[in-house]
Amino acid sequence: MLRILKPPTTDLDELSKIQRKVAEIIVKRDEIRGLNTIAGCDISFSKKDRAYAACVLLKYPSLKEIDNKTIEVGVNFPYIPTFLAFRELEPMLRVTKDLKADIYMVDAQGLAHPRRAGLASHLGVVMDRPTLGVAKSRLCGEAEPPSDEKGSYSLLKDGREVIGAVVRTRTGVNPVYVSIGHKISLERAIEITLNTSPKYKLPEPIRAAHKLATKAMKGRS
DNA sequence: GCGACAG
DNA sequence: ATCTTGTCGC
Repeated sequence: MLRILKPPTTDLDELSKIQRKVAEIIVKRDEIRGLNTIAGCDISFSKKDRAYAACVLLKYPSLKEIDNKTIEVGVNFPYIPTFLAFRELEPMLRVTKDLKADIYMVDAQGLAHPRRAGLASHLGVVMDRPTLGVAKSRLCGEAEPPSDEKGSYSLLKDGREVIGAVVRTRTGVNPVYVSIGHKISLERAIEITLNTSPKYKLPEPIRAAHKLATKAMKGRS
């Protein structure tokens, strides 16, 4: 599994095989052991492949911040749609490692990926911890638009397979794309997404991590 | 061949 | 993701 961190190649066919292995390991059942804390992870990029990864630990369901961490890292792998994990997984693991949460929310897809192995799932499998993905836009799959009211959602499907949900976290605002990462059910992922979005489109864990990553980037450039 | 395409 | 000011709307 360390091959995910240090890919033996940059050949996309080989990396696809690694992702298929990750997909085989994903646990779609809810294995959360008491949900009292939730962490949000995000990364901001400045020039020259210099990145700032941030992780914020929040209490659940109060969403009060407990702790956070940011790191500066060099990134070599480029952004290639469907291969995001090979660019962002390592920084995310490093910033996430010291913050112990009952579940980690990632600003990316999880199961809702062509090979069923988005960044959120990679993180969960490598850490062997529950994760879910909440993305701002669609990577693959199709879904009916959910109704306008906050709380409504529709299933995201690839053919007949359900790979995630399109969730309205705020009335009248574009929905987010929710999918399981690891050791969680889609129903629970949707519930957590809604419970952590009291005011804005994006869930608080992701908003907090995004703000922190951006702040770290501006502060050191 | 053409369009789509997380961050 | 990042580059960037004002502006429309609740």
